[in-house]
Formats: sequence, structure tokens, C-alpha cells
Amino acid sequence: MPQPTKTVTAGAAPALRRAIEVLDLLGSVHEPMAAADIARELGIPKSSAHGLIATMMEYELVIRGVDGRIRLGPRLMRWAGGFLGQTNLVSEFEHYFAGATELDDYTITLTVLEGREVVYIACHNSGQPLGLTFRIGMRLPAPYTATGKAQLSTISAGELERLFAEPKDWPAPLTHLGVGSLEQLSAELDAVRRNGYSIDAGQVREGMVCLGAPIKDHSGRALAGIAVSMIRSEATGPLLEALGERIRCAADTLTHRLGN
Amino acid sequence: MPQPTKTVTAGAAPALRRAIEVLDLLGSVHEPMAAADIARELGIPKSSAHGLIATMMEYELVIRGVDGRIRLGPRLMRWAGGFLGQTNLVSEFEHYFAGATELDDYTITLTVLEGREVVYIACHNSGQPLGLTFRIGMRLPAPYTATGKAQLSTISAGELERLFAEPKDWPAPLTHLGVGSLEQLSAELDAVRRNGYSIDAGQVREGMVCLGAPIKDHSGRALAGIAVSMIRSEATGPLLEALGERIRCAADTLTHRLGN
DNA sequence: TGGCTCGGTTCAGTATATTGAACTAAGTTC
DNA sequence: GAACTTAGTTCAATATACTGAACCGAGCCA
Repeated sequence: MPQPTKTVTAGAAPALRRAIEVLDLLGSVHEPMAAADIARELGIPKSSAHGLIATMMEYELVIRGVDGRIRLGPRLMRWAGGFLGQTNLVSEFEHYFAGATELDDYTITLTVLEGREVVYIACHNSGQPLGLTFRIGMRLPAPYTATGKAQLSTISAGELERLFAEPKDWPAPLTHLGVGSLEQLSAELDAVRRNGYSIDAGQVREGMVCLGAPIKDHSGRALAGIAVSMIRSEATGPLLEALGERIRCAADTLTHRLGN
Repeated sequence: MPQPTKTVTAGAAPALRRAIEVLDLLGSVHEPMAAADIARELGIPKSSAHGLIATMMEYELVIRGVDGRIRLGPRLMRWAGGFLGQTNLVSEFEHYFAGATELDDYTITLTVLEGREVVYIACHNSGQPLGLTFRIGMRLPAPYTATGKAQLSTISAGELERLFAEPKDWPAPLTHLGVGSLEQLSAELDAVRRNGYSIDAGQVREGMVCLGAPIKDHSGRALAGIAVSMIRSEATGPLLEALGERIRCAADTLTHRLGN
């Protein structure tokens, strides 16, 4: 009975799978696409794409612009609102940092891990210019961000390997400091586990330093990550260590408040 | 050939339709559900729900909590980010109101119309307590909100009737001031078209007054709505009129900046 | 403890969703 | 302005996804 091929069981709800692919595609290119382009890009028959997109339009998952091209629709915002409302992560985050006045001058962010990327679900941008304003819904490559490394430090070596073994799995570096190998990443994650907090020193943006820590579920796996960001010139040794402790402590408190 | 029943063509991509229903359901109840509950609630066979949910979990559209119950997953945030990034509505909004310092003390919101509701896609909450903090992803019934009325004022009478003809179509009022009939609403929308801005005086929250205006596309149909909110005691006649003009002017400018 | 309820999972048969091919229409090029 | 390319749409035939029924297993109550 050899059938060990881990084929992705492509035999259930194909319409749904394809719809997901369409939405991912539209989300990754940053402009609308013609229906025929979508079909070509995904390698599905034109007629199938046609029917699928018609149904998706009916529900406003996608909308057709004035030029006839397809773009993401507002229904997606409704679901995102449901996700944010269902998890109390965001409200706990808001509440906690509303009370942490000594961090008021820093930019604080909350993300969830999504594949090889982190997605920002809450942001407190301080007045201080970092060369980057975090926004809800924004995505960045996990291995370069502080929140991403914090979350990756809680998954198993096997899972990590599955995510980042191949060079093609690696997102393009954002600065010349981007890590590039599984060994390097996994050594760094060891350090994260030892210290209790993660560091991104200029891997996302030149001149920006971020410290992150994971919020964990009952099993110890990361549910989300938080980070504090500052400009490089401010990131002196003692302050860095103090803030690292601070963010680790914040993550632990939030982990606890969420019942874990 | 009598087959005039506008049956919702339930013969295309049923898996997708059902997945949408599942996500809507999970988004509307504010807690996780057991798979069997979902099947019962939607009136679909248990086995179908099982297969569907398995596929949805594979893509992290939904996730299974520690108690085995199903909740919305983080993938939805990614799509929302795509939607927000694709439209420059949000960035134009941010940019415009960042420069409008005379409105700094007011709460300003941006919504899109989604069926009978508006969804908040950007919010500037002022310090002033309104008894309600607007949050991204939040939904409110369109006919009670200023942004909703502003957007409804741009659709045809026929469409309006299709949305709100039946009493059962009306969302539950949020305060004792909620409108309740199509006639009343449509008279109010006439006034909105005359004045150029819409008013919600205590229909969303007792003691809160909001003024809204529509951002339009090339055809004159609303693309989004913006509103300014204040507490009732502040909403004196002259100020109200000035702010109404201001928000209408802001909406027109944004309409123009978006190329319409 | 033993029976019962209810959630989750599996599987073969059939109702039906997908698709290849054919067609229209609109833009583009020479 | 005519030929060509390409997007959008339609439809019957068939490959296949959904379903009903049956099977586990855990929790609950008497």
C-alpha cells in the first residue's frame, strides 16, 4: 500500500481551494487583474474561472472595477472584523499597553504568524519616525521581523525546516542584512529561546531596531507576537536589555491573561 | 418558459457558497462553534460540513481551538490587508486628515457599505469619550449611521427598496431613536442629497451625533463614506452646519483625489 | 457500571459541478 | 478597413464531489 506521496489531497471542495488561490493572488499582486489573467496565472480553464469569479462577485468577495478588472471586495473586511472580534488578543493588547505609560514613546505592534509571514493585527505607532509606519493588515516576512522570530522560536525544528529548507522558500531580504540560511536562522532562534526575546536589528528597515516576544497558547506554541521598535541610535546596550525584559514580561502577562 | 423565480442560481461552486456561509456564521456569533453546530445551523449534512471545514482548516480560514471548536483563522487578515492595500482609499483618508488639524479634536471614520451594514476600514478616535470607540473591522447597521446614510443616498430607489422593503430586513435599532420604515428612510435620504451631508443624531449611541458624506466613484455611486462624530452637547446649530459643510467638502476632495 | 447521547470520522453511489470547445465582441495592427 | 488577437460567455458530456448511513469514542447521567 505504498502511497506515501504527501499529495495535498486535492480532492475536496475544489471550488473553495481555487477561490482561495484567487484571493491570495489578488492580494499579492497590488493591482486588479483581468479574469483571463487570473485563469492563466493559476492554470485553470477560462470557463471555470468565469463561473468561480461570478459566484465570488455575487458575494462581494471580489468586485469588478470600471475597467472590468477584478479586485478584492469589501466582504473580506467583514470577516477580518469577525476574526479580530472573536479573539480577545487585540483588546487585551490595547488594554495592557494603554496602562504601560513608560512605553508610550515607543512603537508597539502585535502580529500573528501566517505561513512564512507575519500579519499585523494591532499597531501603536509612536510619534517617532522609524522610516516605516505599521498598519493593520500589513504583512512582512517572518524571519526578518522581531515578532516573526519570536513566534518561530516556539515551533519545532521539523516545522521550521519544512518552512525554510529550500532557498526558494526564503522571502527576498528587505535590507542587506537579511538572514539567508536555515542554520543561521535556527541558531538565532536558539538565542531567542535563551534570552526570552528576539531582536531585529535593521533587517526590516535600515536604522530600525525591534525587540519581540511570543504570546503563547496552552501548549507553548505562539499565538501571536508583540514587539517594541526604536531607531538605531537609541538602541544602546543597557536600554536594549531593559526593553527586552520588558517586552518578554508583557508577552508573559498577555499569555497569562488569555488563560494560558 | 415560466421560470421567473429569481432563485439564487444555487448551482455554481456550492462548496464556496457554503464556506462563505460558514465564515459569515462564525463572524456573526461572537464565539467558536462545534462543527456539528455549524452543520445544524446551516442545515447541511454533517459529513459535508466535516469535509468543508477540513479544507478550510488546511488553509487557516478557520482554526480549531483547544476545545475542538471552530473559530475564524488568521488567513482572513491577510486578505483584508490585501483589500486595504489595493484600494488607496485608506491612505488617501489618512493623508487628508493628517493635514486637517482643525478636525484633530473630532473622531473621524471611514466605512464601506456591505449589504445592509457599513464596515469600518479606518478610524481616528479623538480623545473625547463618545461612549463608543470605533475599530477597524467593526460593523454597524447602515440606516442608523451617518456614513451609511451618506452611502445609501447614492443608490437608486429600486435598490434601496430591495434592501429595506420588508420589516424583517431592518436591523434591530441600537437606541430608541432608530428609524423603522422605508418611507422615513427615503425621506431622510432626500434631505441628505439636498444638504450634501447626512446626520445621525443618537441613532447609533445616545448622546452621540455624527455627520457623514459619501466618497463617490465615476458614476456617482458611493465608494465609501466618511463621518465626523461628537457628543450631543457640543452639537450646536452653527457648528453642526459648519462641520457638515466641512465633511462634505472633505468627501468631495477625496472623490476627486481618487480620480473621480 | 452500563446505557445513552452526541460529536467526530469514514466510504461507496449518485447527483451535479466542472470543462473543453465553440461562439461573440471588442480592441489592435498593418 | 480587414485580418488577427484576446476577453468574455454559453452549454452538453463526464469526471468527481457531496451525501446518507453506518461506525467510533468520549462524556454524562442514573
